[in-house]
Amino acid sequence: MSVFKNYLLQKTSITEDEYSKITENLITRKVSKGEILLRQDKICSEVYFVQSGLLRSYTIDHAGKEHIIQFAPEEWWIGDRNSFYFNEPALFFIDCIEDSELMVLNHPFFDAANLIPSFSDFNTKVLHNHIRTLQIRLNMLVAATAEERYLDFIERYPNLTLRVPQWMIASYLGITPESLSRIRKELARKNFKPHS
Amino acid sequence: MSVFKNYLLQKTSITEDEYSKITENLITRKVSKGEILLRQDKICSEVYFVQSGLLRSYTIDHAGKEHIIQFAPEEWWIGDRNSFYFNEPALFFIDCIEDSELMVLNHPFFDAANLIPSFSDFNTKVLHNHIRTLQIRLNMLVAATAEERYLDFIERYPNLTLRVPQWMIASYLGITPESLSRIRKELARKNFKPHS
DNA sequence: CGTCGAATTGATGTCATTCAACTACAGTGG
DNA sequence: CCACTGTAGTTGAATGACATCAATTCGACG
Repeated sequence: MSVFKNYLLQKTSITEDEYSKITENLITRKVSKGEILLRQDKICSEVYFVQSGLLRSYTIDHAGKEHIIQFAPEEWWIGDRNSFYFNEPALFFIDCIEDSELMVLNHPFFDAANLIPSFSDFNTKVLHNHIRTLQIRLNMLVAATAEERYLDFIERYPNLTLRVPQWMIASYLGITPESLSRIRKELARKNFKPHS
Repeated sequence: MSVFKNYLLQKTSITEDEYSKITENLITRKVSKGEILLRQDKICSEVYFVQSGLLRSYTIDHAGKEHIIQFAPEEWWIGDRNSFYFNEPALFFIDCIEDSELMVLNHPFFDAANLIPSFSDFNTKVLHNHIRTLQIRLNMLVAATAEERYLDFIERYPNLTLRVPQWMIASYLGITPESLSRIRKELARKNFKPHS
């Protein structure tokens, strides 16, 4: 049974029959490290559910610097919902940090699936979850120092702390790799132990 | 006709009959400048549609400093969607910048209204709009300088620039009032003219 | 082993903050 | 009508947090 099927049956009241019906044209895609799935300013025509591996979304500013928006490990959704829904230029890139297997969800899928109330309700829940994630991230960025954001990150995503290179964490936190290195050094000096 | 009714009839395919049915128990609320409508850590049990006036949402950090998240003038929605939907503690405060008149939307309203497909579809659109707003804000915060964020603000919300005190704009931009004052001075020196 | 990117460290620079003083102005009460 | 008060905004000087640049060191992998 696919990770996606297992996920849906567990999280929603969708039946096996309904699942078969809405997913009959669904495809999975294997992508390898470094592969780009969406480019800024292009239309996002697919939303991905990560079955295994790790993806990220990021913007590139006018100075050419990357700023990581989100990480998407197993059982996470990733895609530019804005671009997908409104057919507008994407606000960020999506690429692949580890070799991954994705469930590829396109408009025909959502059109069919949303006819099933239990899926439609679940999708609304996913959207609210997304709003929460963005809101929390926003709050952290405006109200917390770099050190606080780092501590929040390793608490909120302990598994990512191990899988993601430090310079990407720095990019996610909105600081340079050098600054993150110094913050970690300072935390070590203060006798801080992660995961204890 | 209320601003809300006008707005819905214009933006959706809801009929007059449907409108009457779903809004029969709906109330408007007049609130005055300074009134607090939602407190951080409380459950948000109402979403507001602003018929007239101006609201804001903001967090208070551990140092006691305010950080404005959003402004909501006429025909905008405001509320902690996360708290409302998941019954979780609110991530921010909401209060009143100008005397305002609000349409107060609670759970019974949404439960009834979402039975009408054209409303439910519209609500999904509103959620996507909210996601877009948050995403753009996030991108600006991580990828743009204070000056760029200010220029973006006055372009994106020209009417707010006039109605909102400067220290609130600074708070929205994530800087101090002093810094914004200096940025404006510098822009004036560079012969920058707003709204020209 | 040699190479290349990641991470650390040091020296220095920059942008925004902080704190404080001062101006401008609106609202209040004598 | 004028002092009194409080808030917004501006300006200056000192400070602080993080960035930048450059030089090593570390570690994975061919």
